[in-house]
Amino acid sequence: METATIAQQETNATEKVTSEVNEGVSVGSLPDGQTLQVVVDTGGTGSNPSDPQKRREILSRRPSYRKILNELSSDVRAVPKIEEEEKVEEETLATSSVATVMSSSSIYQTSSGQYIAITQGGAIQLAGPGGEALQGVQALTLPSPTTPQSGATILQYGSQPGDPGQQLLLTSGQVLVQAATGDMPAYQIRSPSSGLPPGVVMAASPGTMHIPQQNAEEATRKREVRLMKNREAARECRKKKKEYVKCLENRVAVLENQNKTLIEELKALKDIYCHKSE
DNA sequence: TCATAAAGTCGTCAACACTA
DNA sequence: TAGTGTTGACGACTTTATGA
Repeated sequence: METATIAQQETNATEKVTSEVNEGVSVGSLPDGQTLQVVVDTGGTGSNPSDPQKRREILSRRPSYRKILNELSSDVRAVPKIEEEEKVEEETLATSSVATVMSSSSIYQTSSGQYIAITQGGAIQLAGPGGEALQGVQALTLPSPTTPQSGATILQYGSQPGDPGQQLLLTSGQVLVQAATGDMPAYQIRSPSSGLPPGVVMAASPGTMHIPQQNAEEATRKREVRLMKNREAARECRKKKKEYVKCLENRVAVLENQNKTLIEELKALKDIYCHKSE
């Protein structure tokens, strides 16, 4: 298949390595001793075990892309390690959103790990679990006399940059609570007098629900958190996989160049040797 | 311009790896 | 050992390419 894309080639290669590992031809090894296996498609159907146990045995898991890429990057300076990249990102965040949080007077954490910071000036800032500011959310503080209460804040949010979206008016002391996660996140406005300890915001107030309902909601909430985390993890994993493939392609290019140079060098040396012996 | 196939993207599930 | 992270697999959906 000549028109196959890189992604497909990679997927096919992965499938071949995992499903036909027993027939694999070892052609090289990675720095930590892992064997790199390349299987040539001979057109055969290959073994496709229906037994899940057997299949699982064959599907021996590779080390994570992070590990492999870091191994590969250890001798290629041009390619930054993933951890280093993350560190850079963290540092970038530290100079932006986190600095605001540190100077804020109230910090609340939602059940999904997101942070809501209300600054001294009454501005609200939403940040994800990693400290990243939530996309499309911006806060405006209205200290003018038109504001019903001093320190009231308009929270403006939209799904797209530039999207006017909707606005919420928060009076002083009120907090925004994420009540649902997923594709359609929902937020509730609560007052601190609802019995919640400062700095911690729970999704539901105790004693307001029957126990089974509470358990069901707790289970639902846990599931939503899990799904949200997994969604994010899948995104991250795919990103790493792309980087990994890109890194391998770079490596191939470098090695091909080296190979070419060495062949030319050998040829030149042979010429010199032949001339001398004549 | 439309229909179709191929490729790409995303969310979810499940299984394994890792860690406290 | 429970909780959490990672990643292959799968299906649904979207985007792109191509031929009629």
